[in-house]
Amino acid sequence: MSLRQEIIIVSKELLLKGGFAQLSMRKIAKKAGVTATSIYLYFKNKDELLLALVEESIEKLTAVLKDALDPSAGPVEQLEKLAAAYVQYALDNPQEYEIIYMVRPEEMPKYPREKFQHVREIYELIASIIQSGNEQHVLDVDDPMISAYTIWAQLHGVVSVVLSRRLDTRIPKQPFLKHAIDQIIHGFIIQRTPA
Amino acid sequence: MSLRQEIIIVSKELLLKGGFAQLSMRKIAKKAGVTATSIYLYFKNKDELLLALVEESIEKLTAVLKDALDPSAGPVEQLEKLAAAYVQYALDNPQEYEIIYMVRPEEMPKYPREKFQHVREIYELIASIIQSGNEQHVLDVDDPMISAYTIWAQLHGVVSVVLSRRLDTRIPKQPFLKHAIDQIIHGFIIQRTPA
DNA sequence: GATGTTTACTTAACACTGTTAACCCATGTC
DNA sequence: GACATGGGTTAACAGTGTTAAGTAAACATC
Repeated sequence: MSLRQEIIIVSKELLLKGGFAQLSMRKIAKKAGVTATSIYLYFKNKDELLLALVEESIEKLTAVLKDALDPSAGPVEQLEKLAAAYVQYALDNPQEYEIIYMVRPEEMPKYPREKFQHVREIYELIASIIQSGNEQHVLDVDDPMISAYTIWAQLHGVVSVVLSRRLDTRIPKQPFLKHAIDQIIHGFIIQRTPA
Repeated sequence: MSLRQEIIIVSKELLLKGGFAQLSMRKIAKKAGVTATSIYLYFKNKDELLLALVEESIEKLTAVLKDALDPSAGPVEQLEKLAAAYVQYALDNPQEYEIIYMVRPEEMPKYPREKFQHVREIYELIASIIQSGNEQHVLDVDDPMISAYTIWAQLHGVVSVVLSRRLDTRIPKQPFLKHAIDQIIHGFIIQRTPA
């Protein structure tokens, strides 16, 4: 296996184990059986290494969502399944999920947009489902892309509150998430389809 | 003015100016005309200094929200106003907003819960509005506290996506936010009041 | 008024961090 | 054999959070 790949794997392990604060170039290098400076042979700097991790996490999330896709289901059901899969991924891989939102595009030099291409794929996926909902007259949405981003943002908010332990201890996670997903999807539907 | 207060002010200035990454104990100290070690006379460590900043930001946000409160308005309208005020605060004070969600309670030693008390105040505020909506039969919500957290989480998600520049450049901020708030509040209402 | 005590701060240092420049050495090429 | 090159190293710089020890001025007590 290439050292580059080894570095990425080791970084992920350290990230999952000790959290973000514990992730240093020297520790990564040591665990990979190599010197810190060697990392710079494969990554311009720490940010670019993190970006590679982000990239992988995004790809994995994308894969999970695509897997959750069920073309035979109706648009609403598909949105529900996507949302559930999204939340599940986040809960199963908290650190991996977090790094997606940790590094921000604006701080990335040069190639931010291209690398975040996979995210756009997801948006377009959601938008296309909404669009087909429009066509089947199950939904009536002005701008599917805006709605896709809105759903996504809301989901992220809900997940983020849970992951960062900001939920009141008296409120159990699962019911909260179920309630939230319900609200996001159905609120979204009914709003634009006046009863 | 006390050095403790001076440190907090200077820290905020540096935070607003150079962002989170630029904030170091030595830089804070220098700007305050003092040595780095002096900070430790007033704060146990950097985390506790950050916590103090978080605290201040939360208080400010709480004040803004309480200001936006209009008891004469109906429950739904009140929720709309709160949401708008929340988003506005976040857009006006991005860095200050971010530090609220940057430091996480679990990583804080000892007194996390008490210090985050102000946040709970907000939740209870929202919950009480929802409750009065229930009583006026404008809303029909099972658990106002859960719904309060859900609204809050969704708002945070939407704001966070905008602040972290993750919104597609083709989508203008303001319409997106307006759309999102609309969806959060109305979706929330209609879901529990079957037409 | 000399003595001790407290308060508010500094100096020096430790163990880290990301990052760069210079070097080394085995391999393949002419 | 001379030479370049890929894949690593060592040494170092500047900066980080943090701690232990020291200092100097203000205050308290006899």
